[in-house]
Amino acid sequence: MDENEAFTSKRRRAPSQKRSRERVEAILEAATGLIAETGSDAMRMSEVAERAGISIGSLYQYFPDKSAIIRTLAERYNADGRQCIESALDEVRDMAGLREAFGGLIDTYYGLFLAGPVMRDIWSGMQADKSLREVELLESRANGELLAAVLKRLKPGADPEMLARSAFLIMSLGESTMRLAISVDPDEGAALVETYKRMVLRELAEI
Amino acid sequence: MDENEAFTSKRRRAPSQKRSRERVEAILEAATGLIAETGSDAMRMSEVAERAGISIGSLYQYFPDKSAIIRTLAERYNADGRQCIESALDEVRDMAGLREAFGGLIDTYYGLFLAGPVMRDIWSGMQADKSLREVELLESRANGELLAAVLKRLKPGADPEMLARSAFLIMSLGESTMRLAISVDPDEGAALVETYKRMVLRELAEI
DNA sequence: GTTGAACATGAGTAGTCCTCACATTTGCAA
DNA sequence: TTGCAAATGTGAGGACTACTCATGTTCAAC
Repeated sequence: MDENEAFTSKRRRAPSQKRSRERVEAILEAATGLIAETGSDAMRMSEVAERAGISIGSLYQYFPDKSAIIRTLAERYNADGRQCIESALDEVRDMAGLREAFGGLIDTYYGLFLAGPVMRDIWSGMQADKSLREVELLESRANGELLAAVLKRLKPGADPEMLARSAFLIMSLGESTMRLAISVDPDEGAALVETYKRMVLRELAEI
Repeated sequence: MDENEAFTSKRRRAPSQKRSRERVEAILEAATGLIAETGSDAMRMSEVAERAGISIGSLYQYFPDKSAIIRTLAERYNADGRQCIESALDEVRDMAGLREAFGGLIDTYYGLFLAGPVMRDIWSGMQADKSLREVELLESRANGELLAAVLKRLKPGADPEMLARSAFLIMSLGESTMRLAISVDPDEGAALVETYKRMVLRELAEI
């Protein structure tokens, strides 16, 4: 989850700190704009460099390859999402609270999804890249663990392994649902998210 | 759903029928082999042509681009899957029958998924290509309609639109679950599919 | 002021999908 | 059978893009 992970392996690291941080930000900002405008697939490394005001060569000093830029952005968005899940879940005290919190959580999360063209683009295309798929998998696991922790507290009798699996699947399918929802028209998308929510709430009740 | 759709728009069509059918088959077979060996991403058009025993130029007479080959393969696999769903569902007479049929269906479908390295590869990378995503969406819709038809028969009182949406989501999330399942270790994958099955059966019961 | 290491540069490399001008084959009328 | 136009096959090369590397520049420390 270290954001500098992107260049720990291959690239020169920790240069004259401040300037390099600025440059990394400039790169990410440029990439964000380009992805919002044209999609990550059509984003060209030369354009990123130009918009960030640096040369291609420098660009490759800060990120080892194109997918590292996208991965860094994905990880930032994921961190936002995780925080939103965490804060929604951590004051849950009973099943009724969980139902309410989860319902609100889905809406908030879906809102994040809808709001960010960059997030939408990255998540739609995510399966293309193995390293991005791994990021997504880890994210679902982390989110699943947050949910599982609450469930264990609320259902001390249940098989913990089963709870963990359900929680993981629920979180992972939540993201699948949102990806599906943004690829159909908005009304249907919203209805699908509601359907997912209903399904999960039923599962949570009877788990 | 016309398999020749791939070249109705751009390419010369309906040549001296027999030979061209053989060539199309040779191309698809070559592509299948290469995808199984190296993955669709690493599959090179030059390799496909070579293995099919034709030149690159000819290859492009039969398929307008690389993604058309993959799409054609995906459509074939989808047709298999749909048939399997159709035959599992069409003799369902009551809810108990549906539960049984659906349970078996998921296992069969997951078996198809596990068995074919080509299918696995194509489905993992599917999100990369917009046209493939559309194929997948249409497929989920078709499968959803098969399920919705049964549900309408069994639950004449329920809101048909809601049934349709649930059915669509169930089918779509089924594919998501299987994609997830094949990207973790086999034991966990199987357990996740079971969890999905349990969730859906509960939903079907109380819908 | 000198030096040398960190950093920046962008023309060039490698590797891909796909095209197109030309060669070959095929169907068929004379 | 033969001639010939249309259908089909060919593969070197075009166009494009992620990424590299030899060369130039900056700058901190002495």
